[in-house]
Amino acid sequence: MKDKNISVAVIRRLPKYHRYLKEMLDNDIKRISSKELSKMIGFTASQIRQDLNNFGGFGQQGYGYNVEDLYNEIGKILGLTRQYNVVIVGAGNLGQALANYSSFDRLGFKLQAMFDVNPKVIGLKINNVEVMDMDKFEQFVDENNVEIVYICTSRDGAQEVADKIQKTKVRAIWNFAPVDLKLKSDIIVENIHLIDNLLTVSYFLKENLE
Amino acid sequence: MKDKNISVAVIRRLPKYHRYLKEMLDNDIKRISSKELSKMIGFTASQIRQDLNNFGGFGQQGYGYNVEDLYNEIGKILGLTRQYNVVIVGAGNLGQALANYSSFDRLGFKLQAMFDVNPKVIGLKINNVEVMDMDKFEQFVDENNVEIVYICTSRDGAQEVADKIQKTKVRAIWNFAPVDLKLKSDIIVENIHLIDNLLTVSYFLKENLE
DNA sequence: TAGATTGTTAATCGATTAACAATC
DNA sequence: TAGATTGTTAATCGATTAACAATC
Repeated sequence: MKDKNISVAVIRRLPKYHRYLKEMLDNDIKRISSKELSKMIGFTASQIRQDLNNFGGFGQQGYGYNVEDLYNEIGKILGLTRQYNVVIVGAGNLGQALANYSSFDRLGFKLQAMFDVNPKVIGLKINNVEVMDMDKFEQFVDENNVEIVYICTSRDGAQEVADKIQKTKVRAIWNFAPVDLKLKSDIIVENIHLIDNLLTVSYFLKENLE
Repeated sequence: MKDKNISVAVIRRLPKYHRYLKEMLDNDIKRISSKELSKMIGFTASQIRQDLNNFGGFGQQGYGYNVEDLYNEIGKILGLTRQYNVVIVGAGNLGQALANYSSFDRLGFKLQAMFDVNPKVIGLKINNVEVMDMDKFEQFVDENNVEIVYICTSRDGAQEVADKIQKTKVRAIWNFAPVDLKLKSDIIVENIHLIDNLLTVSYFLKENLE
């Protein structure tokens, strides 16, 4: 059932729909029209209907969309119907921050271990998860069916981690290091390039003044 | 000299150029053609030339681009010719992680203080920067010409911070809370919605299997 | 000069918006 | 039934790619 030709732009909007629908659900809103949703979320009503129709007719003419159903459907599309085993490489401040996010856990991203090369942090427990020696990385991820690795190392350490990952069954990387990883296999990579994002802030600040 | 109609898509590619040019500079590469750069960075040569020409003719026919010059020009465009005073609100794991990033400092983003409402962290020093009581936020940012605030609070605290910001001279927000801030004034907002990004990972993981 | 490569215009491609018939 | 709102096709808009004259 490979959804044919759904553009990345659409995919990247889905989590936002999911977030707003969750909020409505929490506020006991039962139904929503594309027009009302448009006002809240800031996409055009037309775009909303187009986006959702890529995946099926979730609405009903004259009525709109059932909030709970739509929330669940989008969750399914986003792959939230099962759990994912994850590990974090790099147990510095950022790695520890991610380890402590309960919302990831709640969505099904289950942290199994953390890894580092620094003897000072190896052995620590962060949010009940052990920091292990990087030597044990490859064996651990394969034995524990880890599918996603969050890379929270320095810029220079990241590619080494990526190289190790390529020898395992890990299928996706969430990369926080300010570098584009070179990968041969078809591993999924999502980058959070903080500096890139911060530089757009300074760009807009500068533009604002001129 | 308002650059007319530069699309956001172009702006968001600039930091990546900046990053790759820095790397070349560090490796003593003196010049680069759009064709060679294309191979490295993964944009088409045509797109690279189009992008750069939005801001001026930085290249030379038959030669290509001078790496150092181009790096400096893009730095200027991104507003890296001066310093920015910043504060962090929320001194939890993430706030502390950001406080410790030396690369932000190196680029000119100067951390002046951190703020929190939790008495347990108020008074701490993170990377030589004091965590202050949120009560002092408005006075501090205006007295210290703070232009950017990194919001690292919980989802629920973020809007309150945004409301306070609107009473100050702060001009930009870098928001890490999983919520879209409601702002009246023309404050610049860049969001790092971690969960949104993670959900695209699970989407692609799911797609990969089917 | 000949070769290389830019700057820039034109063509193509894809995404967003508008419009409206279908239908609840 | 009348009104509302979707699903979907067509029109528009904008971004990317191709092509090539200009020129170093």
